[in-house]
Amino acid sequence: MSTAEVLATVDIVALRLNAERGLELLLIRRAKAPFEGQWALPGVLINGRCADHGLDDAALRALREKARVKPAYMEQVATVGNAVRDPRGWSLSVFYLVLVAPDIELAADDLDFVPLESVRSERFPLPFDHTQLVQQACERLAGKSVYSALPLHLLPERFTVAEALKAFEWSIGEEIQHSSLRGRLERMKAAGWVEDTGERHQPPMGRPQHVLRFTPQGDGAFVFDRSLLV
Amino acid sequence: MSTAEVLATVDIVALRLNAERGLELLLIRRAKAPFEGQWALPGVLINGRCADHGLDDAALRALREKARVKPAYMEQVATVGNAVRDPRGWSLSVFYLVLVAPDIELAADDLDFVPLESVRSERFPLPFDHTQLVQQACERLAGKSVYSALPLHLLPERFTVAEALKAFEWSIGEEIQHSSLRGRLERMKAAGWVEDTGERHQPPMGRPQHVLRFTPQGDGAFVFDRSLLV
DNA sequence: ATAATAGTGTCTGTGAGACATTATGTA
DNA sequence: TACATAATGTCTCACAGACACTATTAT
Repeated sequence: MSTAEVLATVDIVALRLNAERGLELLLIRRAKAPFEGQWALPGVLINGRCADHGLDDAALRALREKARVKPAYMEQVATVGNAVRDPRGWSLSVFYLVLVAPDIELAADDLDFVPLESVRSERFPLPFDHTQLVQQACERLAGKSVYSALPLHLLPERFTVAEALKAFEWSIGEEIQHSSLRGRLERMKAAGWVEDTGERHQPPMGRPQHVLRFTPQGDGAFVFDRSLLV
Repeated sequence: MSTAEVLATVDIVALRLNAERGLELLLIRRAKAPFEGQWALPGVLINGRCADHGLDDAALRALREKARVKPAYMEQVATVGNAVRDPRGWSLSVFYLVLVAPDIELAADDLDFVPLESVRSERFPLPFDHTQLVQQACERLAGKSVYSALPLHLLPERFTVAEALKAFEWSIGEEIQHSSLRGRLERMKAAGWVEDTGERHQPPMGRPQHVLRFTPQGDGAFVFDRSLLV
């Protein structure tokens, strides 16, 4: 026993939807070594001296104290650990996928959203193995988006079908049939997850859009029994 | 920095299929405090002094050195961490779901397979929060079994449809239509995951059964595009 | 022959894919 | 008017559910 301990962190892969540019990743400028001054995933150390009641609490603390954003959805993705990912030695990271609403304000200039694609393509390199964590989190999002309504958590409470379509397509990385999405939204209406507000929104051109409201019933996403894009 | 460390383990939820009694859970009698002498999940401590290249390696080490069984399938489920799960203080467990073939030999008398139901119903209590870990691992198995061929990893390489049916039903916890399973096996044949050996197996009564061979193509389970039991 | 079990076939319903058609706004 | 976009409808196909029916063995 005695010193059989290891350095552990909780790291956050927080994504936001930008209607034109696609998904964006929240980064924070590191205040301390290692990699001081570089942009990296927000995260916190976990150890007995913090008041976290559990890992989800630690993730919420990271969101509150570091990222300073409110999560619309949060899910533990996985844990990685090895001797080389942190220069300080054997370390371990429990990382979370977090979706935030598109209209959030960033509270400080050590925080920024960058295009997700620039990170995934490694044009924007991240320290540690953070690029891989982002990759895994995105795979989780894409995987779940074909059989659940997870991308709706990227939208404001009131949304249009066109916005939902974009959320799904950016999450999955492929175009999908709008009629399939409409069918799914109809089934969500029947289950009380989505309702038609009756309002209309007028785009620059064309027929006005119905404005829907998304009301998640409990944690987790609405699950369908089939997959898109088979 | 300095002592910002935490106690971390990798724990294994290893399941085996017993044709009559259903799923069984592998337990080990703890050699050291805390809970010395009690039956618990096999696991190992992780820290910089062990030669693990990563968490999956640590899990394989736990299987090799503690459980002494060969995994047919292995998957990280999640990580739990809090101040109360271990009497030594704030601790963290990365736990894995492992499926092993039914013809396993146990190498020592500090190892045993117990009925999974007795653990899930808490008639067989486990130390730490191991009962909850088992619960979560089983939910993962059940969840994936409705849209993948995961339960086939509980079978020997050569198997019959009747055996596969039992593997699915025990994994999911409900009866399923054998004709649905046959359809899925046909599609796996087309994909090269299953082949008909041409052999027959004669049950005590009735028509002889076709003997199939399961040949996983890479890690992970074969995935279908629909769910059973909708 | 009878029982038991394996394997096949039939019918229905759901929902995704693809695409045509209609509806309703702006310029 | 033309054009753009939203919303609806139609047709096909794949596959799960349910269950009937046929096939092949032991007793």
